[in-house]
Amino acid sequence: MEPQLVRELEILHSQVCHALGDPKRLMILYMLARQPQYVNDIAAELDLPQPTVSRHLKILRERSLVDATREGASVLYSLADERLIQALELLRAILRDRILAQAELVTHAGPDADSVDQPD
Amino acid sequence: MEPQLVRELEILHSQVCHALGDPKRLMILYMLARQPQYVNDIAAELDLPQPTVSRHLKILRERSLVDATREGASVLYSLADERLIQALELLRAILRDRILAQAELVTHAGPDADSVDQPD
DNA sequence: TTCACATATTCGGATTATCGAATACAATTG
DNA sequence: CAATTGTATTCGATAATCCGAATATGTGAA
Repeated sequence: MEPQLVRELEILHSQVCHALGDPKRLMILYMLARQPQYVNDIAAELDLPQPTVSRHLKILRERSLVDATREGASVLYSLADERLIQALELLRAILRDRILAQAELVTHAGPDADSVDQPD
Repeated sequence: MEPQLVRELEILHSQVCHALGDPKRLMILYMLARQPQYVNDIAAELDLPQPTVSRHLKILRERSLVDATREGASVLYSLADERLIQALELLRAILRDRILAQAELVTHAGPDADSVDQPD
């Protein structure tokens, strides 16, 4: 593999993918995709302590995945790039199809004596 | 935020996004996007110990992001869903535009006495 | 300046991820 | 069966991540 692509993927990971590696950050991004929000509103909506939200926002901000604009004493955060949500929607579609495919397997093959079928 | 979407994003994270949270896994996925590969070939190409590659492949396999088919003593791995690369390409585009925008800032504003400009 | 509110940061501590080395397992050959 | 090749797993140590609590910073109003 070309060292050039290797380096680029390392940057892609540290600058973008790594930021998606936390469920709370995913939720924050989805919230901001709907409309810009203030820190306290995000914290209230997701039922998280404000410092936790600020820490996650910092990580997203440092990678330019969200924009922050001060409005008086508050700071309004917004999604920096719509394509971020497009990418996440692609991943959601993959997940959905995967779950559907597994459900088909169960439906068509049917539970038999050998395959245990206990939920969780 | 609806508990339903919250739950779905948690699954999206644990099943997909989390798997993208390692640079070596990104490289493996990009290698497999070009063509299916055997474990040892991946290890050689990325200059990684074989157990390390197997461990990462297991993580990808458990999430159905790659397919594994045994061929004699070898196991051929392939990308399970092209949309995974589509999503990564979207993220790469975001990263590229972000870097370009920052370069523009430097070019147009020009380095001045206040803004230090040391590489790395 | 002092207060009140909104946001950001720091600091342990607990959890989790990753690694290399050694080893175990699987498949083919003789 | 033993030997060889390819792949998978286990193990202990290191390192990274995340959290809550406390605290610091920033802004506007009185």
